[in-house]
Amino acid sequence: MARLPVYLRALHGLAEHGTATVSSEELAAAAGVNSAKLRKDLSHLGSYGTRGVGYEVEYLVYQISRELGLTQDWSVAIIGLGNLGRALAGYGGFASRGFRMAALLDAEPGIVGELIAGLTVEHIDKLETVIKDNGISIAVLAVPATAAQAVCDRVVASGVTSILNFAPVVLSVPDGVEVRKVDLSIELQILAFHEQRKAGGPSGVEQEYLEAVEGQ
Amino acid sequence: MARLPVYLRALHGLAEHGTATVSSEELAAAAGVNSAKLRKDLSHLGSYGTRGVGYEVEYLVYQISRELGLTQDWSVAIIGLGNLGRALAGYGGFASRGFRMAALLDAEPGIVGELIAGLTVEHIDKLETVIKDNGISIAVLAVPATAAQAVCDRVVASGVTSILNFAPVVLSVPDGVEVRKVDLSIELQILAFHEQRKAGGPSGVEQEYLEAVEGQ
DNA sequence: AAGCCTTTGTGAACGCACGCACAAAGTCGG
DNA sequence: CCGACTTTGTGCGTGCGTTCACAAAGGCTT
Ligand SMILES: NC(=O)c1ccc[n+]([C@@H]2O[C@H](COP(=O)([O-])OP(=O)(O)OC[C@H]3O[C@@H](n4cnc5c(N)ncnc54)[C@H](O)[C@@H]3O)[C@@H](O)[C@H]2O)c1
Ligand SMILES: NC(=O)c1ccc[n+]([C@@H]2O[C@H](COP(=O)([O-])OP(=O)(O)OC[C@H]3O[C@@H](n4cnc5c(N)ncnc54)[C@H](O)[C@@H]3O)[C@@H](O)[C@H]2O)c1
Repeated sequence: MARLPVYLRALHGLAEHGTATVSSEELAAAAGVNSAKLRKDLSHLGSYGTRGVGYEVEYLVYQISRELGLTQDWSVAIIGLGNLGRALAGYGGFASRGFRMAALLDAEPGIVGELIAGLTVEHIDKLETVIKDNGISIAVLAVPATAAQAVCDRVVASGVTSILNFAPVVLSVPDGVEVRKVDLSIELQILAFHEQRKAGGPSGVEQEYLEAVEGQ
Repeated sequence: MARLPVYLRALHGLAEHGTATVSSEELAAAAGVNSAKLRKDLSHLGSYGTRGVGYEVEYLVYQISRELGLTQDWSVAIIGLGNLGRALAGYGGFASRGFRMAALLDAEPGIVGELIAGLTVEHIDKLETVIKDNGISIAVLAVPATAAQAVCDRVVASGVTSILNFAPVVLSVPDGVEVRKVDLSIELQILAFHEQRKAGGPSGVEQEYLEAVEGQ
């Protein structure tokens, strides 16, 4: 379930605070969800709570980590070291959650060979070798939209089955390959939508369109 | 609806390709959704299709843009000009979708005054003034997790009702304020979860926990 | 002009996730 | 040792979003 990472984050916060045990009500508040939903989610991993007391923080952290596959480290490759790729490569928050930035790849001659966050940028031509040699299982795509599908195809052909895509395109992949996309423009557009709603919503449908067309 | 931006993106692609008219089947494929869902979504904006033909691309682009509030420009402030904030500030894809980066704010003396993407970074102390003077309606938070809630509170107090948050914390805001969050660690964790599933899933529950505890 | 063909718009069934509410279970104080 | 209190785990009703399937509608061909 997609909420487990949120619970995990909340639990880490509690653990640092020295809390040993937590009720579903408290944890739900920290994670921003309904307490019944939280309990139901946790019950799917087995029954780790004590009635009348709550959940033991440390044990729950371990159970969720195990469920998410965070008891092992994952090797990640970043492809495309432009604005975004660099920001990701330099971010320390991944390593602390068990994600090791294992390889950086780009096509631009001026970028290949550069040292970023302690790693040398490799040429995209070496994709297959780099993935195999470093045991990469997750690829992060931070390349332009026009290159994304082609790069994706190569990554998949190299055996990677998990992709995090930042390019604003719908990637098509074979069954068994998991793609998650982060599209910041879409996030802003959704905010704009709500912002407009508050301001009264769209009005004068036909008029506005005609005016807009005439204005060209 | 959160899918409209995806449709819009697909339509822009078709328009650039010179396509004048598109069927729900084609557009659904381009957007990666079911065609019945697409038609139902579009029917909520009114009936803009022609039976036997499909939808006129240009008209549909206008209708969706209007629904999303993209017929007007929105002014955005980026708060926190570290790794991520810089990447966002330097990204050209926002301006082309009607989002104007209107102000950059940071607390670090070394960063305030710096020129990034044609804008001078202002001090966070001027938050209220900057927001009012530039007509900011959307704030992007790219500050450390520890500072996020405090900055959020100030932003909300300044009248902003739409926030895009990159910090890995659950922000609490008053009713009427829209928060969208982007947490890249969570995306990776979800990928890891599926990756692990493919590899056979978690096994040996008690044993693993005991081993892990003993190993400390 | 008429019939055929394509495609929309939507009624209805289905499934799923959410949340209420409560019984079972366990703790803690006396 | 017992009773009261707390909190979990879950059965169940509800509401929403998705999908199928089809009738209505419009264009196109002959
Ligand atoms: N920067 C942002 O804040 C932001 C925001 C939203 C979306 N995005 C999206 O993220 C992606 C990257 O954005 P960016 O700003 O870093 O772009 P960028 O142009 O700065 O960087 C792209 C990098 O990809 C490399 N590249 C191009 N083709 C390649 C190929 N075939 N193989 C390997 N590498 C290749 C380029 O050399 C460049 O270094 C884009 O798709 C963009 O639309 C970025
Ligand atoms: N960089 C990434 O790829 C990445 C990935 C996932 C999540 N994040 C999250 O995004 C946020 C920013 O990440 P980053 O890598 O850019 O961090 P960073 O440390 O590079 O930048 C943070 C910036 O915020 C500024 N800042 C600190 N306190 C402030 C305050 N009170 N008011 C205004 N500005 C303040 C700092 O001066 C700094 O410039 C963090 O919460 C991080 O967890 C980043």
